Amino acid sequence: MMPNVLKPSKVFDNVLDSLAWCLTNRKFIFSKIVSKKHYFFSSSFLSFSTSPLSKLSAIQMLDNVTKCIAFLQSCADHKNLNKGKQFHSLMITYGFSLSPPSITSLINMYSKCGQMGEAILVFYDPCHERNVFAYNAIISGFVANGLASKGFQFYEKMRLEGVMPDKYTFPCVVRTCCEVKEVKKIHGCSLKMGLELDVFVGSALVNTYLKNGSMEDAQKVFGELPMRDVVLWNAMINGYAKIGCLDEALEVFRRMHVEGIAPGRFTITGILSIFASRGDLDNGKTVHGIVVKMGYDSGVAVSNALIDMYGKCKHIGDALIIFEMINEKDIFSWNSIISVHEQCGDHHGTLRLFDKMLGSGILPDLVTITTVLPACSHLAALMRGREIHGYMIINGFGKDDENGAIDDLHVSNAVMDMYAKCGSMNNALKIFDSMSNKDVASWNIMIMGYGMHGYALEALDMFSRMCEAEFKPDEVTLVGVLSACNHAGFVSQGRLFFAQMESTFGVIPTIEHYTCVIDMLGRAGHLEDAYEVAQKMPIQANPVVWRALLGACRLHGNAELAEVAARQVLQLEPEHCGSYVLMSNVYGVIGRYEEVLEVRKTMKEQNVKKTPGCSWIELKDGMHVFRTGDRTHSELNALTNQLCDIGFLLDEVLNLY
DNA sequence: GTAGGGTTAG
Repeated sequence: MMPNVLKPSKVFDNVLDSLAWCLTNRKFIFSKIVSKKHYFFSSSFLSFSTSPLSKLSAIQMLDNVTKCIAFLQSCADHKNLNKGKQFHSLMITYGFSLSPPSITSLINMYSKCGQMGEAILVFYDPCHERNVFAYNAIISGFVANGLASKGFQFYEKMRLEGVMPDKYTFPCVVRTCCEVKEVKKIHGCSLKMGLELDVFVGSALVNTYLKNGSMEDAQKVFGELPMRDVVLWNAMINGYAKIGCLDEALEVFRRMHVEGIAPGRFTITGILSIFASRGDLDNGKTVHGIVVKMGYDSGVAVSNALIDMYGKCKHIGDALIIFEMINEKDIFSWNSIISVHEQCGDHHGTLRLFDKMLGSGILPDLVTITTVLPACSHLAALMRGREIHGYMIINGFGKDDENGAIDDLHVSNAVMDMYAKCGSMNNALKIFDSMSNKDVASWNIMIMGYGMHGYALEALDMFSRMCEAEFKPDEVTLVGVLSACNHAGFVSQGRLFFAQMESTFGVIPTIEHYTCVIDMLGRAGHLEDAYEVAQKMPIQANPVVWRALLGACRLHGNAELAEVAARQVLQLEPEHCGSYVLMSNVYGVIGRYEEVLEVRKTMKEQNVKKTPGCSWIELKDGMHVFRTGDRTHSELNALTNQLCDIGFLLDEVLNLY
């Protein structure tokens, strides 16, 4: 029988696409068509799925409800809305749209294609009664399309209409719960109906209990289930992993292994995410070995999880190899490899890959945007950032009102941060003011941004507005406030904030706060005070603190204290060039040139190389980078001439005074 | 005819 179907008719010979489709869906063809002996149907079905609809093929297709259902299932599986819609209208024309199974399949097809509006229209069609199948299909559609509360509404409606839920209903309804007590209510209903021991209901319960933080309830359900399949084990493992109970997750994995259940692809991705968040390369590699052995390396989701694991373990090269090997890269693949670059600090790489992604025809989503924007922030690449913001506006990213204001908090924060870090505080403020919801991070971004660009008054004003709005400042807020005071030279105010940190704001100072204060005091010339803070602080001073003090000593020409600080830095971080440079500059400022040479000599002996200073500017044609002593820029002469002109101009202006 | 578990960002 089978060879006939695989090599049957003209359809396969003439339409290559049909053949490809047939091969990838062999299982479907065998189970749904061969077993039902619809040989004739198989060929007309394939021609229908690839060519425009003809009246003849429609009549051939529509002589049987089973065929209609099979076709709609296929449209649902392939998310082929056009064919599904065409077929729906044919079903209406030829009177095949009213049988209950057809209704269920139509709702299912529209749900799977993300068209809940159409699904509801079918559901509410007055010509038929709404049975449990139709309810299950519409509830599952809402849940799958991220409209959980709507799904729950339909469950309530179902109960009101007296339609009894069944074992298909509960797994979907459970997923709409956002609190343990809601889960318990549904769990109770399933108990009453004697469905609590169903493994589908059980795994949904385990998943939702864990998601809402009730490990006891999840364990109880898991323990009582008479039959445990791989999906249930995965629900336990991934549920624990998601809430950060990594040890528990691994323990369940171990038990699964002991009980002889083989891990599936879903198990593997979950386990990989655990080793990724731990940065555990050894175990991650072991899992990679298992992946290859089991032949799971052909699956895109497993590859994506491997990319993430290698990336989080800082093995960017291995992540790239896996990425390149994926034949059909999906949005997860791109987002993963982009985030790997961003996490490793390769911001140029992040933007390069983003361009490549756009070129490959995959459209970015909110995750892509929130990964790429920080790269623009780090590089102060305002134009790229604006482009991305523009792209978001045009494509309606994260917005949900007619004014186009972004409604996703994290995304608005990311856009705002990009503008703030790139120095465009006006635009950052526009976003900030347009936000209907703000969190501490939103305020922090504005405070930091103002402080960073020297607008200390605006930063402090933001801070007081934040307190008035009853947001509780956190560590980041106070770093922002202190650094604003630092850059503006508001020493007494800075001291006051620092003194009040614990008592008024409930924030225990970290090394960053101490560094800020020491830097602030030092810059203002209060060198002894700065040194005192560094000595008395309860945390051990790090090289950053000592370098701040060293910098202050250079500024104010205090060689004695500079030597103390330098000794500390050199002890903690002998290979860092900055301290040597600072020290030699200190000697330079106070005219002790022999010591300058001495420090330079030590640097040479210790083989310490100075990292060249680097600055860059982004223009229409791309990024222009300049390093100290670098003469490679293509328009160097023009630039030098321009600089000379500016120099002359300045001299003339100065001469006027 | 309709169900449960996964990978990316902050």
